[in-house]
Amino acid sequence: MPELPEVETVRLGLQEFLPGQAIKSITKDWPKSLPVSEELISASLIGAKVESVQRRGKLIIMPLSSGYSLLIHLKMTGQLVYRPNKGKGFGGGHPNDSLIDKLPDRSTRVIIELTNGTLFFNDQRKFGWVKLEKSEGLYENNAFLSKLGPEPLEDNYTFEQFKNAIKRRANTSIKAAILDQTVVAGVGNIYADESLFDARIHPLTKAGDVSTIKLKRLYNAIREVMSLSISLGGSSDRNYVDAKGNRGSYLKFAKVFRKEGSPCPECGGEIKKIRAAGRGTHICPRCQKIVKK
DNA sequence: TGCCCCCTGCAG
DNA sequence: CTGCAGGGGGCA
Repeated sequence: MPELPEVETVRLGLQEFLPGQAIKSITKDWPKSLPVSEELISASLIGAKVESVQRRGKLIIMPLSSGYSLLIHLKMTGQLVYRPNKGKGFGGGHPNDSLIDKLPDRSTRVIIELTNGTLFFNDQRKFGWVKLEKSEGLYENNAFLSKLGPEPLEDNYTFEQFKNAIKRRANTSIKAAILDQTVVAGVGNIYADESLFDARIHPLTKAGDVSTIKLKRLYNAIREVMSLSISLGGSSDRNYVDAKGNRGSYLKFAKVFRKEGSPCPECGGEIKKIRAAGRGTHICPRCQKIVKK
């Protein structure tokens, strides 16, 4: 799915348009994408105003005036695309009209009609979801949110926090450790591979065997790679688009992800694809070696 | 701490 | 046709 940089890009787009708008109607094209009862939808969703658009890890959170919050997880192929009504345009933005005008399409699962436009939740593989939960105590009560690790891009996120969380997962591979959302929130397969390459760590290295120096490089790399990606609108491997229907361009700058067979930008060796943490994993075998303590 | 699974679609 | 895909929950 969309990882932190993609979800943040979506959030930034929605934040421009949604706050202050009321929800007029909801259409479910695939019931499991919105596992919320009709009673709760009528009572706490219809007529409620969107107060803001937040993000925590890979989750979009929209507090509503009803005291409930919309939670949206895009998983692997989710999209949240906003189409303004006629005369309520994007202003200075550059919407991808060719995509937006075709909505809803065969991947549209939930349609949220708002005062000035329509929000489409598209999800080809149907893994994503839209949920509705009480805003009060949300971060403690929600099973997913309460377990999430720290936000890696927050100013107060320290190397000590990262190191201690990795220590808890000392027996897994370093890649599995950084993909674990309780260690750090928002890292997915693309940014795991890119960060591990930047830090010159082999993904199958046991987390507990990674030296403090290398861990520090990894901590920095995670932050740098994801910040860069946000500035480029995220990664569009296949499905991902932002709230205006536009693709991100980070993958043009990726060094190893989906680059198997290409030369390593560092040493010129051939980038290989292996399996780590159950995921396709991209490495430069010359730059990234498994070390043992 | 790995697997299977939730799905659809695309490349090989 | 088989295998694989930005995720993560549930199950040994």
